[in-house]
Amino acid sequence: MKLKEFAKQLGLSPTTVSRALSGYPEVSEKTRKRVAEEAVRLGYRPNVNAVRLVTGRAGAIGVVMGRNGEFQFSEYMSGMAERLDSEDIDILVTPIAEQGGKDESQLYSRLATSGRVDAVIIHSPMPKDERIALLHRLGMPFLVHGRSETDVPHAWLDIDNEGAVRRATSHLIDLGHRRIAMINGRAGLTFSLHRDQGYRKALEQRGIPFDPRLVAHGHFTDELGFRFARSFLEQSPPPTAFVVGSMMTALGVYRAVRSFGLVVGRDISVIAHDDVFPYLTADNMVPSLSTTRSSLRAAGARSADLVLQLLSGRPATEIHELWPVELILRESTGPVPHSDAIPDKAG
Amino acid sequence: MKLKEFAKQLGLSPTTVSRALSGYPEVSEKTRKRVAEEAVRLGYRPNVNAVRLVTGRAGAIGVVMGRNGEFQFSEYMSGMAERLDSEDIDILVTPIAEQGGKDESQLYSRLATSGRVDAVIIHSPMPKDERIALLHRLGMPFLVHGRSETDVPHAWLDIDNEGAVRRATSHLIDLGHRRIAMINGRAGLTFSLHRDQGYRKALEQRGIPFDPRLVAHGHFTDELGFRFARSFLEQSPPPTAFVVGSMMTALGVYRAVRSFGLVVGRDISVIAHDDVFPYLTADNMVPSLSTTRSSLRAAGARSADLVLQLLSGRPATEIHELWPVELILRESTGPVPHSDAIPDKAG
DNA sequence: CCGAAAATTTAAAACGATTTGGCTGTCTGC
DNA sequence: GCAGACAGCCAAATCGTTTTAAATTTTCGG
Repeated sequence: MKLKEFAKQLGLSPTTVSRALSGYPEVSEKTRKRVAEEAVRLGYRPNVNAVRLVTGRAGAIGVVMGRNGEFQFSEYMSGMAERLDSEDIDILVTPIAEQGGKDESQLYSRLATSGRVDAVIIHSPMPKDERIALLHRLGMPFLVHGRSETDVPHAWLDIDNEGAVRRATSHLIDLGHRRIAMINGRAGLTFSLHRDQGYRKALEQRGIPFDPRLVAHGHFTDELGFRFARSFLEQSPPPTAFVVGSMMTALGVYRAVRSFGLVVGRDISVIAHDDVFPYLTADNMVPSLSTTRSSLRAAGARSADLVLQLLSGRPATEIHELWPVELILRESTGPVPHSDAIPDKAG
Repeated sequence: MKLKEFAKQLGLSPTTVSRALSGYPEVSEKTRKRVAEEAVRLGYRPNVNAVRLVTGRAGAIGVVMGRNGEFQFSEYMSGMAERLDSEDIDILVTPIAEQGGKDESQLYSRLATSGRVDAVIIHSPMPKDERIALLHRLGMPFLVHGRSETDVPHAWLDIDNEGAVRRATSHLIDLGHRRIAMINGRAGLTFSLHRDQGYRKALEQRGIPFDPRLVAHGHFTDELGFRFARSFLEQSPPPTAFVVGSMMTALGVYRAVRSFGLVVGRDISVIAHDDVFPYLTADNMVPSLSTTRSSLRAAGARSADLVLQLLSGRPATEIHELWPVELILRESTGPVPHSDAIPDKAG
């Protein structure tokens, strides 16, 4: 059913019908209501592509999926969908092809100039992220999920990674731990940096010297968690606590601790960051895992919301949101075992 | 840059330019080459939305993401992207909103009639899947990732779940196991059914009676793996081997086995199905996990390919692909411990 | 060289909506 | 009773392509 035909059946002009459906004020309330009802009854819905052509809008938000099919994406997108459900806006996923080899920024500029999306969401930004400059230059609206230090104005939504890790580390210090290892995300990413800073600040505040041998960076995989944890535990003296970047990594850490005949929560304390996935929960681990928690799904929903605001004209410079992170203590954290306790110089 | 302008610069008509770029035969090779080169040089690219309007194509394939933000989606979509990279086709993700409550089939019919996608991919089908009938009725091309028993003709790509589990179970029987537990996917889904069948056939072939108390169904989460495995191990006599539906579930099983003071690979054998994720690999588990393996990424790539064939006219009834599954033996499987060995009546 | 057939190229008509600018009739204030 | 404001509706232009049908040019056998 086309607009023309539908309008004729109503005895109205296409103009009036179009306006009625779009909620323009130039149409009487009575007419608007009638049009809306008939549209449902007769099943008229504007052709998306015609609308897109004439309005110049794409009706979609672009999301670029990282190189390794990162497992958290589904959760974030579910959140986006929650918010976008009522709007007439799609989520367009552009995964970076594994073998592609093509320059990543080329992918972004192609996406931006393709006219397929009205806005883009950037993930895992770096302090100096060229994607931000690129999209700004191209005039494509975008939201950064995370933060960057660039001068280019940009909208962002981030969680307080620095604060989260600072509190986690402080808590471990409160429990008497002095050698605390940290398994962080990939080096160079802003959130990894912030977490590093949180870790160092906590140590500093308590006068504990920073030991670079206790910090590792890498992808959030079970395997790296295992390897890093093992190599830390081989040091002498070994750390008595771990601050870990993800649930998947924590799995590897648990495994490594066990492989040394040690017990998590008694010999070794662990706090991990939890993005809240339905298929892997901190409460169910044995022992249950203390976490810094922030829902990725909620972030997705709010991201969609902020992008909509951006598209309706709110200036990017106004859109900055920093979410606090909960620290949830469970069984994986406990006081430092006595034999390992090192006198606290500051105490 | 618009077509009209671009054509003028070349001294050609819009028609010729359009045809040259679309590779129609009515244009001389010389002209085609010149047009292609100039298009790159001057940066001309057809407006997507205009093309979509006039051709009636959406230029996108729809994927509906399950209710729980299933973690495997990213991997599958990465595969799709690999294939779609060269084509001018997008991936449109429609996650089912958590709270939405709306009828799922309504979501599909909205997607199908929205004109936003040229084809849809259906995941986790059931033997009688109403989505299949629905899309067929609506005339929307679709590919089923998995299989269904419906009479409605449909294209599908599936892995040999039945054969995979049959071989896995047979292998465990060869090792002397007689009480073999099975943690399967959600009840009612075709792939779960096929796996059940594979399991029962393997038992049947060796004259081992089927015990329904050794089979469980549910989401592929770490938690359910743990709970099911524990409840199995509490039976007497307990099973000596597990066939497990996913890597995430296997994590829970390992945990449960340990919680009983038992050792995987010695006291309890485990074989799990592995969809091959970069962040959780069977080789790195301790002990390394024997798996039935099939790359979800490869399935994604092939799915995209098949959808393209579908769109270019190949009849859906011709498109049926059943992939074999590898059985890879690692350390998690071993002979049944002597004390538990039960005489094989068939032997 | 001619004329028909083949090879190129083109003008103009879609595709299905939104939106600009204009038109009609009713209401308001004086 | 009238000018002006205003509410409500409409005709036609527009978005940027593809494609149909027709026109032009080239090729080639006789």
